[in-house]
Formats: sequence, C-alpha cells, structure tokens
Amino acid sequence: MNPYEFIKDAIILGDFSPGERLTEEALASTLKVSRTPIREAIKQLETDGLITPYKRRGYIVREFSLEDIRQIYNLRALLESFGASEAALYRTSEELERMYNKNAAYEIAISKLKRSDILTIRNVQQVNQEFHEEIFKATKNEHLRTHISKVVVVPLIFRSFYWYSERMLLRSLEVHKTILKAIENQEPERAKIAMQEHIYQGRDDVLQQLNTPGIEVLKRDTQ
Amino acid sequence: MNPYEFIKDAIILGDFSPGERLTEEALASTLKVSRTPIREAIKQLETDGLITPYKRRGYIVREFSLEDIRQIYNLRALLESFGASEAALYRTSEELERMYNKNAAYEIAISKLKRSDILTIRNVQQVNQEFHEEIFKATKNEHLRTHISKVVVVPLIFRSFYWYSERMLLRSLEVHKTILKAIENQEPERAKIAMQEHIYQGRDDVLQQLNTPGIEVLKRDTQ
DNA sequence: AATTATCATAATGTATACAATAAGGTCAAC
DNA sequence: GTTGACCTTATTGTATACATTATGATAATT
Repeated sequence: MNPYEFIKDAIILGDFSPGERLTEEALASTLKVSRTPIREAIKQLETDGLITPYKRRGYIVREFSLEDIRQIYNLRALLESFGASEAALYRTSEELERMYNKNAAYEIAISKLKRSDILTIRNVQQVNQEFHEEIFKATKNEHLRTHISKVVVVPLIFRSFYWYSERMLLRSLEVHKTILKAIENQEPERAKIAMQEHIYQGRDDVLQQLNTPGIEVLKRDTQ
Repeated sequence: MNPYEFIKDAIILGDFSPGERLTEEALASTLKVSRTPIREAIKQLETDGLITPYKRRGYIVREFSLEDIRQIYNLRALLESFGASEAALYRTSEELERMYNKNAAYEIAISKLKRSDILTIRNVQQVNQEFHEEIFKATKNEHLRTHISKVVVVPLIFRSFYWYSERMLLRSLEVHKTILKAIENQEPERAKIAMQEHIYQGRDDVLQQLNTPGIEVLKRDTQ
C-alpha cells in the first residue's frame, strides 16, 4: 500500500491517535521506504486537514473539537445537498437506474449485517458510499466531487459506531428512498432538502455519541 | 519566491499557457533549485486543480472549458453565500467595523483607478479580496475558509479584464454595501442571497466576455 | 506500405548524503 | 534559585545519484 493510503487509514482507524506526533524518519522506517515518498504523503495529508504542523518541526495527527465536527458536517450538508439538487436536474435515466441498484444493494447489505462481523459492517459502509457517489456522478460536476471527497474524510473518523446501529441504518435507508424519488421526479428542491436532512441526522447522531461519556469507547473504531 | 507561488502566479498571469507541458527538470533549472522542492510544488498545484497529469509523464497546465468556469463559479456562490449568512449570525461588532473599513478602502481604490495603470488595478483587486476575507473570518469556520480559498483561485485566471471596467466595479461596490447592511442587521438569509447574486454577476460577466470573439485578447491578463 | 516488436531516451520515482535550523537541555552567571 | 546564553541533537530542507518506466522512434517483418 502506498504511504498516503497507509497513514490515512491508520488515522481513520485510530492506530494513530489525535495529538500523536509523526516524524518522517519514523514513518519511513515503519513503511520501509525512504523519506521522499513519506514527505509526499505528509504534504497531501496536510491539505486534507488530517495532520497539522507542530512547532515548526514535523506534524501531529489533528485533534477535532466538537465545533470542528459540527462545521465539517454543515459543509458536507451544503455540498451534498447542492449535489442532490443538481443530480435531480441533470440525471439520465441510466444514472437513475444505477442509483436504484446501489440503494437496493445497500438494503441487502443492511439485512445481512451481523453486529459483531467487521466484514459485513465494512460492506454496508462501502455500499452506502457508492450510493452517494452515484448521485455526484449524475451532477457531471467534477469540481463539486473534488470538494465533497475532501469533506467526507473527517466524518469517517468519527462515525464508525454509526454502522453498528441497525435502527440508524434503516432510517437512513428510508431517507435514501426519499432522495431517490425526488431525483427521479426531477424535483431539485426536494432532493436538496432531503439530502440536507440526511446529513444533519448523521451529524447529530455523531455529536450525541461524542457527548455521551459512558460510551466513550465507541468514539473510535478499534477495528 | 518559493516554487509553488512562482508557478501558480505564472499560471494566473498567463506566463504558462493552458495545455503547456511542465517537467520537473525544466522548472528546476528555471528556478535554480533541485527537483525536490519542485515536486512538492507540483503536487500542491495538482490538488489545486491548476495542472493535470499528462499521459502518465509529467503535467500540463489545465485548460478550463466554459462549463468548468460555470461550475466553479456556482460552487463559489454556494460557499461564499453560506459564509455570508454565517457571518451575519456570528459577527462581532469589531469584525463588522473591519468589514466597513475594508469596503471604504475598496471605494477609495476604485476612485483612484487609472485604466492603464496596472498598480492601481492590482490594488483594487487586493482590497476587494481583503473585504471578502473579513467576512469569512467572521464566520469562525476555518474549514469553510479552506474550501473557499481553493475555489477562488481559478476565477483569478479569468476575470482579470473585470478590474478594468469602472461600471462593473461600481456595481459590485453597491452589492458589497447591501451585503454589509444585511450582516450588520444580522439577517443571514438576506446576506446569503446578496452574496449569491454578487458572485453570479461576476460569473456572467466572465462568461459573456469569453463568449465575445472580438475581445479574445481580454481573456487573459497579458500584464 | 503497414504493422508490430524492440530499443533508446527522456522523464519521473526513490534512496541517500549533506546542509540548515529549531527545540530543548546544560551550564554558568547573577 | 532563576534566568539567559550556548551548544547539542533531533528533524526537516535540499541536492543529487541511481532505478524504474512510459513514450516515441526505428527497424524488421509481413
């Protein structure tokens, strides 16, 4: 695996904790490559906002406050709801069909979910992401996709617990269907509002979990 | 000047034309540094979307279609109008005062404008940018600022002609005042819509110029 | 003449050595 | 005991040599 993906996954999975210091040499010897490719990965992670400079010497894994998370989710809601409305305007019937297929796959993935099986959980997560991506593809707006892909990374760190709750998953499935119907009927405003609500629900679920001290362990995916 | 800024400015000013090929070694010898810092700059320019990979060997300066420009301006409108509404909600009175000062400076800069003097033109451009930045600062949303700063670069390439037209500048000054009043009165919806309209005007001016064959030369700043 | 395989070349990918510099600790002076 | 200067050391910044690979040209074969 390339250094960028490796480090990014390590941060998302919690193998590198927020505040932990990262030095080029340590990473280089861990990944058994030279510093050059590590530097490249680090620069990219910095623009992703996953790491921040530390005292002009190296980087630390970024810590996100509740306010950070709220702001990032709000941005996500803004961008994805715009995407949904554009998709409602510009979708072709082939694209609509692909969206329906992805959401059907999502429904199946949820039904197969075993709470203790990490593989079925990852599958739900993956298929959900593919559903959202079908929508962005239908906008034909490459620049929008670039921005969304950036704003989607941080939420990944925090909502791992989300995928364990069947109640939440079934609720999001229902909202997916509302979004789909709006896109099918080419109702941009309705698609936009449904998507906005969808993201806000995710935001509030995450914030609520992070505010509940008893289930601190769920804050991070321990794999 | 560091390589990233140098290359970026060269692209914005048109010294590197769209489609032109960039190789690490050529840039390195031009800037009289080794390939290492050039590589770093190139990676960053790629995530900025200013250059794109070319046949798996190096990069070319990105060419933007009219549709690209339309999409980028629409994104800018989305993000900046959100910013204006957040600023209306969260501004302090000190921040409001700074915005007024910047817009006063903008008015002065316009009045001092000489159509042939590149320095006064750059000054108008600079002060305008500072006005917009005061608004984003007032949102206290660092993530929003990151996204806006990215979406603002491409328009810079195309709207150079804009700063030559006193009519357009006076119009945008009036809209600035509307935005300011909405932020002062803490009317987020009004601030949002005024900002949206402001960006759309800029978008349409640019697209119209690019569609007018006679003034092709104005498409790029020849400086 | 067209097509394909091979090879030379130019460009990027990677490793590593050396330079520059900031952080932190030690020692001395007050 | 506290403060400040200096020095050590850890870490990043830069240059460069070498490895790898994709491209385009050339030549050979059909």
